[in-house]
Amino acid sequence: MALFLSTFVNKVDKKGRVSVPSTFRAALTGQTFQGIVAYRSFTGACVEGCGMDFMERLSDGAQSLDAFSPEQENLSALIFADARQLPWDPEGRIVLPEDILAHAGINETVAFVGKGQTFQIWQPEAYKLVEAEIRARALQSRPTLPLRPRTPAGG
Amino acid sequence: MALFLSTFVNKVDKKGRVSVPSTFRAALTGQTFQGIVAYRSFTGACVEGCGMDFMERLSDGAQSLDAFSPEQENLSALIFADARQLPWDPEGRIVLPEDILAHAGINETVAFVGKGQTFQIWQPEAYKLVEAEIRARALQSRPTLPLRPRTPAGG
DNA sequence: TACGAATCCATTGACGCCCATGTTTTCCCA
DNA sequence: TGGGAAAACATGGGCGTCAATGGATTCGTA
Repeated sequence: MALFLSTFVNKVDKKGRVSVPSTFRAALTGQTFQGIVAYRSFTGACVEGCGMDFMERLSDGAQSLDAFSPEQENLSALIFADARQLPWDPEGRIVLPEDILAHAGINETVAFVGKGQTFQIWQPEAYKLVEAEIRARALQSRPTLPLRPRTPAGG
Repeated sequence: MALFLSTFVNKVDKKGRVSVPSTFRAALTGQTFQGIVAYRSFTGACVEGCGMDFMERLSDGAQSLDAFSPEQENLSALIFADARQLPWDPEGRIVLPEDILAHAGINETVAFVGKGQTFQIWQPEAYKLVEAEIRARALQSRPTLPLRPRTPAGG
């Protein structure tokens, strides 16, 4: 299972190319489509990114049954409509389309933000602000994370 | 199951490398990723550390949305975004990134503090103070640890 | 032939790997 | 039980490789 961790800030060159972090690429090795899938976020000024396998799971509905309520199912339809396959070149770079750049307000640098099984693409400064806000709120409410006990079979 | 015990203080060399205690490394043998995962603590001037399996469990938990409140979701997202994969070299050393060093106020030496299934990374003097405080408070309140009976199958 | 797109090549700086050293602990055997 | 050998671990430094980046060249197509 692909796992996207950490945050990387990379440059956009004159031709609009950006290096996808090598660890992200490594997480997607072995997939049929050598690249990422990207669609504009509904909730914020950022871009959602994932591998093709994640899209297929959305399509299957296997994972999405409990993850998506009926109205959220409509959203998944929107996701498919907006999603783009962005193959990377031999050096591991992708080209972000115009409307995606605009939606996230990206100029010269891009932040790849790991979200576990998916990731997000931000304008670095914009992400800093959002992160600080979440961090501050987490400090107040002190939520705890439920950890599922490890399955005995997992050994 | 990885189990981190005891406290070790090691040096940081000119290149920023620190030896991970050999017992900690031994606790992580057999994992897919040969190294540790580290992220800045929300609540204190220290760094949380764990193995990749722990992250995967977190990812599994985050997958079932009903198990997570919005705040928990934010929190886990923040962890994934802040988490760094720190592979160790053939000698068992890792390199701590700049912002992590800054967050914990680490200069020349590092304290690895076992926390059971996870561990923490401290500036040694800072940990001494915190430990003394916790110890003093424990003496007052006399807390007890709930012990779950060992499952026979778990062997 | 002209334009956009994709591939190839070249640079640089960080990172990972290798070897060397010292110190402590463990082990073996007298 | 004590001394010496050997292994394990923490530490220091040199060097090669790879990832990120920039630019040039080729390819495809209209």
